Amino acid sequence: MNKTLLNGSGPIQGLKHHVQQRGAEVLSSFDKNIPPWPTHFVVSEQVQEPLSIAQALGFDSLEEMSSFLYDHSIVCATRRWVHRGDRLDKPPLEEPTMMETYLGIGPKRKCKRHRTNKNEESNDSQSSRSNVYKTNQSLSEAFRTLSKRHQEMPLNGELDAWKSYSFQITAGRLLHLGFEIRDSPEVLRHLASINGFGSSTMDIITDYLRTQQCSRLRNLESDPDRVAMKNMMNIWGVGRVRAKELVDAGFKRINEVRQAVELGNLQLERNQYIGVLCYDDLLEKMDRTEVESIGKIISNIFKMSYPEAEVCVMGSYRRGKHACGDVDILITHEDYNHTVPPKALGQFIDELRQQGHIAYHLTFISGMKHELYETIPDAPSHWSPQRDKRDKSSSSSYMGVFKSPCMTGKKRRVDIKFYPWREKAFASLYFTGNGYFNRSMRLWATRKFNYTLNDHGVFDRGSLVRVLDTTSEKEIFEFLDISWREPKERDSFDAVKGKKNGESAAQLEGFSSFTSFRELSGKGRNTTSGGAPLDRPIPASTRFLVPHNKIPRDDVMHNQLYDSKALTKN
DNA sequence: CGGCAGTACTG
DNA sequence: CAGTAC
DNA sequence: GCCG
Repeated sequence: MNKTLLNGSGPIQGLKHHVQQRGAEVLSSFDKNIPPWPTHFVVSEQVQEPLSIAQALGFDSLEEMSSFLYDHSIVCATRRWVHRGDRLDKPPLEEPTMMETYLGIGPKRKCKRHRTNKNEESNDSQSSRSNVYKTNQSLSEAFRTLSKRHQEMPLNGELDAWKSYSFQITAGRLLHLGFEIRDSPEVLRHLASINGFGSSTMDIITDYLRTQQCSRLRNLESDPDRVAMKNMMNIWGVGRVRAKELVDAGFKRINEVRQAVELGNLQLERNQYIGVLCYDDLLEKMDRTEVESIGKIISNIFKMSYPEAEVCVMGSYRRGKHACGDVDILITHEDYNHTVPPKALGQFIDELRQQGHIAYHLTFISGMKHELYETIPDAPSHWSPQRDKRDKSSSSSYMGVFKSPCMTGKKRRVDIKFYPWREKAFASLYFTGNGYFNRSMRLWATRKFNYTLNDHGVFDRGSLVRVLDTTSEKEIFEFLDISWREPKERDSFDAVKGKKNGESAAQLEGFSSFTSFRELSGKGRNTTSGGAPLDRPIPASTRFLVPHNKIPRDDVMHNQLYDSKALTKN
């Protein structure tokens, strides 16, 4: 029998009747982690924003929903189609609706795990072999959700953060197992012998195999305190500690916070107040086209002062996500090779603000005018004057809240950074993410070579010498002996794989940092990798070959060490 | 038991 | 410094 | 959470 989920709150009784008369079952709720799943989704033609469907169903992105629908052969149909069709046992035939085209979830169109399996995957042992073990997939989903829940609703200090971290890695490993998990002693015994599957993880897995659901997940999500934590942490600028305080003080929902703030019973910091003002908007994700619009605005305006600048959208947009939580902009300029004009970004931000694009600033950077930073409409008065601090900071990194050019009134998070040209590959690597990919790559660099990788470069941990000079991301991968990953593939901890034997950073966890340091500090990278020899020429000017944070502030900021043109002011 | 990435900004 | 964010 |  077919199962249909009627999604939405409109007048659905007639439709429900219609569906039932044709012998289908109507589901009242849907949980992507818990079967049974429907065979059809029915959505209203009214829906303008496909993303809202995905979000209503508990997906993080259109892409996630899309692949879920594909994986489970679920048809997404409109009411009109359902009314027209005599039966529900087959998908819409022709003229895919706006919804289906837009979402890419029509009956055809299957983007095989959205990977570009072109060439170059030949040396990649497993990751492209997207196995189709459904059990493993469901389990992986469960662990991913588990991970997310521990991160967004922690109750036990940092413990939850590390559980989240661990579950995330487990989710990735489950997908790449070479066998399907079954509830049999042999399989379970084998699984438990694999690195990374400890006793807790095994408990969760067996629980899931027997009950088809994850009780830990249920417990997390039904814990009122955790739910309250989640609501509080959704305020930008409120983290684990502040959220706990708020929850302990009795706050459970954003409106209670709003009310208390208005009554003067609750004092928040400036940025947290902005977080409250924009609470709902900042939880929403944007369509790619909107990210592009914002990127264009920023690019155009910046290039009025610096026509030669490169302005790129990074972050989840660059990774190809269909829904992006913020806009991440990286600016570089070939004329500014190892420093950038300190005030350039700040002045540009002022320009943006004066043109009415920026609603609020979340950081103050050099070059910005103070009054513009101050302006928060309707702000309680307690954070007014004490400005005038870092008029220096060569900080080239700005965070703010942008007014959506697409939907009037909506606010969007925007990050803009201006990096020296010679650091552009490292910066773009970092700002493209995702977070787990970055951590994995950095862990790898440390464990394997005793290097520090950050957004400014790669450095030897002992000497703090810059050991790689390049403006190409590919060369960073090569230098570290890591298989190249397109941005859209940089989606997990274990997307980082050694070039030679495909070992992962997670596997290197076996190296205690102590051991690896002893091993490596003497002999350099030849010891473990057989990769490029250490004796690559180290550029002469050691002055600039130390990590950014070790450079005396003076060097960076006061000396006007611009590479060529001196500050051609705007 | 400590480590799990590495950094910048705020107050 | 702790807290938050990327 | 897991690992050494």
